[in-house]
Amino acid sequence: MRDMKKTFLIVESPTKAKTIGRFLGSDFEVMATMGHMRDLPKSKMGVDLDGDLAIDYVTDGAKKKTVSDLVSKAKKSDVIVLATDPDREGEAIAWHVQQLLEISKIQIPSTKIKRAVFHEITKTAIDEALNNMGKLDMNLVDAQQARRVLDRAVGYTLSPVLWKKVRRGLSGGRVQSVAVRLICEREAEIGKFSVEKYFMVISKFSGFEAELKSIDGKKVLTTNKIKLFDGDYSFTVGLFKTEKEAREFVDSLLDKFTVSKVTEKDSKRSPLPPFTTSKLQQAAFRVFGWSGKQTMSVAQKLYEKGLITYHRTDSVYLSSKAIDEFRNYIGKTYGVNYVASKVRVFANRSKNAQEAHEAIRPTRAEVLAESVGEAREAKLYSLIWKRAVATQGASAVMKRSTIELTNNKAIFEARGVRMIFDGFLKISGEKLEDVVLPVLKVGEELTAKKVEIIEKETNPPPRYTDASLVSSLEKQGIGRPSTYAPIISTIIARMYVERDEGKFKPTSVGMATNEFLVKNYLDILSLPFTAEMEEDLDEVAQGKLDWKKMIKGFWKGFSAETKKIEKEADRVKIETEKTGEKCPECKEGDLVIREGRFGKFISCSRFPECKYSATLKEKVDFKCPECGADAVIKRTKKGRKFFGCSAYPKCKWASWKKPN
DNA sequence: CAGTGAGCGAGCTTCCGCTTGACTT
Repeated sequence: MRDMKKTFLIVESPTKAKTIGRFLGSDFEVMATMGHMRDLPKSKMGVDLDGDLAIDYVTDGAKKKTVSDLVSKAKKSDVIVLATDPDREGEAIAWHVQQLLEISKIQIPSTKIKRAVFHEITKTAIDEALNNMGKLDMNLVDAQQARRVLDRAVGYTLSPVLWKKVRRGLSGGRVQSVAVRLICEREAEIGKFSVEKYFMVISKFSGFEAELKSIDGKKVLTTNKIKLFDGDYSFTVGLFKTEKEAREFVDSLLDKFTVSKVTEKDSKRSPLPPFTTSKLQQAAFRVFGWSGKQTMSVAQKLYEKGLITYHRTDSVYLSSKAIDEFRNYIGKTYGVNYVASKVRVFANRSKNAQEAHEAIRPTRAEVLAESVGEAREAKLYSLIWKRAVATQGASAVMKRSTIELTNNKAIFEARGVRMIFDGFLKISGEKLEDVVLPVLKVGEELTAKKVEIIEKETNPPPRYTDASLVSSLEKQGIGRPSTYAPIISTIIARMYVERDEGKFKPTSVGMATNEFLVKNYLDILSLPFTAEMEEDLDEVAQGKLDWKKMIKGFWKGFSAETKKIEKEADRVKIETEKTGEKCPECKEGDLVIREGRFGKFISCSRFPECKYSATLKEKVDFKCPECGADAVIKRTKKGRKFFGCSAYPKCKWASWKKPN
């Protein structure tokens, strides 16, 4: 047998390793790093911030086996190809691999360690990458080190300040503290918003209805805009503030409405871009009510089964192979007129997209959701499939019509819509109901069957949901596809915020912490902080700025600020809510609700003089299925809610889900 | 899973981003 040169290819994801292994011959060995192989130590800062910025990288216990695997495989190889993701983190992972090999004294000349970069997992893309190998980009690696060190410095400095000034065990960081701030700011904006009633007028005719638009040229509905912390918010206000005003108007109407204008025009609708991680999480939340965590775990399964491309991505890019396949599929299945006349390409909008991967799409268009066995996987697959394939569908064409009716200086309007050609909507499965208006001529007179007054009110800005929080963070360039779901888990686990019917509300600890951080660390808590950091990192990546200079510049101000705050800032008082009852023990204090390590509990306002405490029983609408006592909501140490029995410890019933 | 809060002051908590399991909590 001929002695072949053995090439060792290193990627990040094991699924990717398997796929690539199938493309390449037996003279290739492919292995996955499973993400980073080394990191800063958990138990200490690990960076000499006041000195030369020397970094103490360590290999986590769980990763030791992967590292020894890496080393033994490298020993048997002639060429080592670092084929980690083509982005900042990927470059750093590759560099760490090289460092680990160097440390373990592998006898491979550095000229035989190469860097290969590909953006899609196809035989052609990989062959091309292997024919165009280069070296590690140390500027990009340094940009990653700067990012890592800055996050460590911020996190491991802020957190101890919070232990001292607010409460033990808390945490702060560039990303999570801004996420909490968004929720706190929104709560304050909702509190400031004054809800106003207004009244609308609708005339009903046979077969259609028309809404009051204007009176004597004055619009009945206007849009008000207010500035929120993370953008503008628009809401609708009506002209009639009382029912009496609306009634007086209705009474002033004449019997006859005159058709004063009829319009009809074509309108087009184009498909949305394919999913990124954030958009997938938002859609799955909207359609199925899934959390980001749930969505990602189902997507992971689909990815491992080879059904979809990688699910952690910020890119809307589709490979030309995929586009061709989608177009062929649409032509074959729905007819050539359903294929978009031109290939649709999409551009990224998010601020610091790294675009190491493709958009999330099915790997094969002909695999339909029906053939995906598991129910939840089939649901998510269907969502992904429709969105991706529909991108190459033709635009939908609709006829939009309006009828304007005049009555004593007041104008009413009816709107209709009729589908002419459903186009991509046939693929995405969206249904648009036609609203058909009767054929009327200008000058025709009509009598209303009924004129209705409808009470409405102005809507305050909405609380964040999983979906809207991730969307806001992404817009600001804060967080990454791999961290959107964990960010939410963290701020809930720290009990800064709680989910209430899918909406986030700050807790008293969350508000107190946020207030403290905004007062003392406004720069880090500001939305542009990350964007500015990214600008500096770009300069580092381009070799225009030394990463140590960048970090030193930041640390100088930040550590001085911190020293001052540690000395001068007062400890924060956490607001408590009164229950309205008196303390049964001392009979003096009021009972209040406090937030402790295990969630809310009842305590005496005179603490520490009086130490009375009791469990706060959050009642729910069903009884304990074992003993019939009230069921209550409880929390695990990690902050996850579960149902338990109010008679605990006499009855030990507990469950994650509502029993049926 | 039966505690929490303050402060005493042992020893401890904490970041973000890359990747999967191992747990059924």
